[in-house]
Amino acid sequence: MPVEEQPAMSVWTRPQRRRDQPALSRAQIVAEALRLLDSEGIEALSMRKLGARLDAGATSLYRHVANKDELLELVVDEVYGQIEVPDTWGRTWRQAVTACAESARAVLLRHAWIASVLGQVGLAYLGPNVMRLNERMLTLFEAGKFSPAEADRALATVMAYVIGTATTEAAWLTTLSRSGRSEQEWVDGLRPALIEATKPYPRLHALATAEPEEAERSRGDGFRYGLDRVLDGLQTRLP
Amino acid sequence: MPVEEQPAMSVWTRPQRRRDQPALSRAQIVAEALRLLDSEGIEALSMRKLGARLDAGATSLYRHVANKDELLELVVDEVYGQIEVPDTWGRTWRQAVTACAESARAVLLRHAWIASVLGQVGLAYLGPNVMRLNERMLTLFEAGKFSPAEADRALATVMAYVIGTATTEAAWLTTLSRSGRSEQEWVDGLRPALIEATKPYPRLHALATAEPEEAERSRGDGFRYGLDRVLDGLQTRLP
DNA sequence: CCGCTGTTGCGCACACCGTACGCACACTCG
DNA sequence: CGAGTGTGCGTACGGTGTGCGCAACAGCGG
Repeated sequence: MPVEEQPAMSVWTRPQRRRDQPALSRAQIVAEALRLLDSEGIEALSMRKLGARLDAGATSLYRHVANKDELLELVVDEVYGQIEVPDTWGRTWRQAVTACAESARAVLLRHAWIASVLGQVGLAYLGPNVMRLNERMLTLFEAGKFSPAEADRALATVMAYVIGTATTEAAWLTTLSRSGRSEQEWVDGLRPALIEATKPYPRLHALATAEPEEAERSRGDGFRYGLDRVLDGLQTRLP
Repeated sequence: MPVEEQPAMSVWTRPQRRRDQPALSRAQIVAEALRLLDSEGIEALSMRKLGARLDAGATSLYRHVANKDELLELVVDEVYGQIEVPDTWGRTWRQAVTACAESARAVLLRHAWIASVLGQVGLAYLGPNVMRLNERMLTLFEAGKFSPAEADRALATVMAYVIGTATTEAAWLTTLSRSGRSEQEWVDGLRPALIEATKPYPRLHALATAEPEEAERSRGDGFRYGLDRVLDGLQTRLP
C-alpha cells in the first residue's frame, strides 16, 4: 500500500467534501442510470460503474435506492414517461391511439435494453408515469365511446401488442448492435443460411426466398399492419 | 486443507471415472437447465449450480455449449417446442388459432422466467422448434384462406399479442411467487393502497374501486378478450 | 459557543458469478 | 504399442450485488 494513500494525515490535506445540496438524489441516480443504459446497454449497468459516473462510491447509492431491482423499476417508469399521448382535438380515437402506439414503439426501441427488463418488473403500473400514461390513454378510448370497463381491456390489448412487438424487435436490435454491422448487412448476410435452414419447411422457405424488402421499413410496416388489425377488432365492439 | 482430500496418491485410490456414454450431452444440459429454471427461477441459474446438478464441474459444460447466452437460446427453443398446434380437422381456422394461442400462453406462464429472457435472445426464430411451430401456425392461417404473405403478418400479430400479455403476466407472477403469498391475498392486500394511489386519476380510480373479480380468472378473461379482438381484426381481411 | 443526533457517503469484505486456460485422463486408430 | 483426440475438471481472474460499521458533516437544543 503506497504511503500517500493513507487516510487524512493532517487537516489541510483532508478533502472538504461538504456540498450545499446532498450530492446524490434519487432523481440524479435514475437519470444517470438511464444515460448509462442507453449508451452501453443492460449488461453494462452495475452499481459500481453508476456510482463512478456520479463521483460516488458504489454503495452510496443504496442510501437512495433499496436495491438494483428497485432502481430498474424507477428507470422503467421514467421511460414510460416519454411516451406521448396526443389529445383528441380534431382526431378520431383511432388516429389518437395509433399515434400513441407508434410513440410507444419508438420509445421502447430507442431504449432497447428495456426488453430485458420488462419481464422482471412486476407492478410496473404503480409508477407515477405509467399511471399518467394509462389514465390519458383511457380518455382516448372513452372519447371513442368505449365503456370504462371495455376501455380498460382495449388499452391492455393495444399495449400487449406494442410490448410484444417491441420485445421481439428490441432483442433483434440488441444482437444486431453487438455485431457492429448494419441491419441490412445482417439480413443480407444471413439470407443464404436462412434459405438453407428453412428447406424442411415449405411455407417458411417460400417466405425466405421471396423478394426481400428493405429491412427497417419492413419492420415498421409489419408493426403498422398488426396495429391496424388490433384496432379493427376493437372497432367491431362499437355500435 | 484436510489431508484425506489430497489428489490420488496411489493407483487403487484413484477413482475410475470412465462411463459408457459421455456423461454430458447438450440435450441433458438443456433439460437440466430447464428443470432448474422451472423450480428456482432465472436468478438461480448459474453454470456452477447447473454443473453440480449434473455431477459435473462448472466449466465442463463449456465443452457442449459456447456460453450461457447460447444455453439460454437452446432452452428457449425447448420451451417453444412445448406449444401445441392443433390441426384443422373439424375446426375453423379461428378455433385452431385460438387453441394454439391459449397453449402458448399456458406454456409461457408455466415457465414464467422466460419473460426475463425473451428480450435478450435475438434470432429466436432460427431454433428448430420455433421453425416447426411457425410452419404449423402458417398452415392454420392458410387454411383460413389468408395469402402466404398475409398469413405471415397475421402470425406475427397474434404472437406479438401473446408475448406481450405473457411478459406482463409473467413479471407479475414472478414477483408474486417471490412474496410467498397467493395471488388473491396479494391483490386484496394491495387494494387499499391502489385505491389511494389512483386518487389523482379519476378513470383509474373508478376501475380500482369497482367490484373486484377473482384475480386469476380475470387475467384469463382479459387475455381471451384481447385475443378475440385480434382475431376479429384479422378476419376483416378475408373475403 | 458546545455537544448531541440524524443523515449521508464510503471503504471493506463476503459470497458468488462467467469463463479462459491448460493439464490429466481414457478412448480410438494406425 | 505409440500418437492423436475428445472430454472433464482445477485454478484463477476480474468482475458482480450488497451488508456492515465508521467518519464527516448539518442542524439543532442548551
